[in-house]
Amino acid sequence: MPQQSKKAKASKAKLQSAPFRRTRSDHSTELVEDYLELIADLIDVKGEARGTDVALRLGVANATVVKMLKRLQDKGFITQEPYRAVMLTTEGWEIAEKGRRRHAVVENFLLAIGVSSETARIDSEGIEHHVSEETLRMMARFTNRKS
Amino acid sequence: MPQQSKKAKASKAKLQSAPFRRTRSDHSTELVEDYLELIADLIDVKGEARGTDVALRLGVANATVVKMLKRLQDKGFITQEPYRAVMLTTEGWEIAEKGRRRHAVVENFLLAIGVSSETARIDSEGIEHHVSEETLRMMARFTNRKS
DNA sequence: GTTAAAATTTAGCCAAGGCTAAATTGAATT
DNA sequence: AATTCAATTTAGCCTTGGCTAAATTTTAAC
Ligand SMILES: [Mn+2]
Ligand SMILES: [Mn+2]
Ligand SMILES: [Mn+2]
Ligand SMILES: [Mn+2]
Repeated sequence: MPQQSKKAKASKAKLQSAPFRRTRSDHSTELVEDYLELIADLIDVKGEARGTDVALRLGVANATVVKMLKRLQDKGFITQEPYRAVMLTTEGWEIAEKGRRRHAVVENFLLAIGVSSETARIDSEGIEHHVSEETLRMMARFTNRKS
Repeated sequence: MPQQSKKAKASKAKLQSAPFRRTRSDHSTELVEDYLELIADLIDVKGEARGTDVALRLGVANATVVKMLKRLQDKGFITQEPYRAVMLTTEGWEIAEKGRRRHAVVENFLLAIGVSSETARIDSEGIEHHVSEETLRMMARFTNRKS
């Protein structure tokens, strides 16, 4: 006789695998968030976002960006005409803004615990996508205490 | 005449794209680290690591694990015979140990800033791969101060 | 020691994200 | 306005990391 039933084992496995499931889920939305945030920044700073600028800033080939922008258009986050700059839809702006806030909280928090600005800029780019609402609140609280 | 030379533009782009390059690089090593760390844990706790246990804990299909284990074997991180449990090579153990330490620092740090244990367990699984040595040092320092 | 059941592997499919090289389109120059 | 050059897109390739269904092997029951 087994020490645990079939069902008990399955539910335990579900619990134990939760961190990995969340990480995979985070990664599936990460690139979309980074694209939209970056496009928003380009629009704010330069007045427009061209595919080439996006490619340059991400450090990938133009062709890679073209393909991804098609996906973003299919999902309804941007609008674009061939050979023209990209626009964000309302939904695109919302995701970009949410990403910016979260990104800023993480970056400022890293600065607050004593990380250099260069490192904070780099590390926060990856960390931001794996931070839950709860952790984000704790980070914001800590940063405010320290300032 | 342009405001910046071609070369100046290229080097600026390289600097600006550094965070995204780092994130992509982190992601390319992430899964290997998680597999090895998990296999090490299974060996320590259960005495052996079977492919099925790995699949259960990661929350993916058996076939997915079989394929990845072949890659880990090709890279020299594990040894395995068909239908048998997996062993870590010396190099495999080294990577696993390094991952464990880093993972523990991140998780304990999240606890130290007030995050609940469940959330710390989940968030740290993704965050650990994006934390530089510098940030890791600052996290460890903070945790020690608080304990 | 056969046989039935369970565990494991194989085969083959798919989507996401990368790349380079070639074709196309838009912008500038004269 | 024609031509040239730069910017952009298209075409086609690759690797990674998922999946399901079918085949195989091991383990357990009898
Ligand atoms: Mn990011
Ligand atoms: Mn880990
Ligand atoms: Mn991890
Ligand atoms: Mn990540």
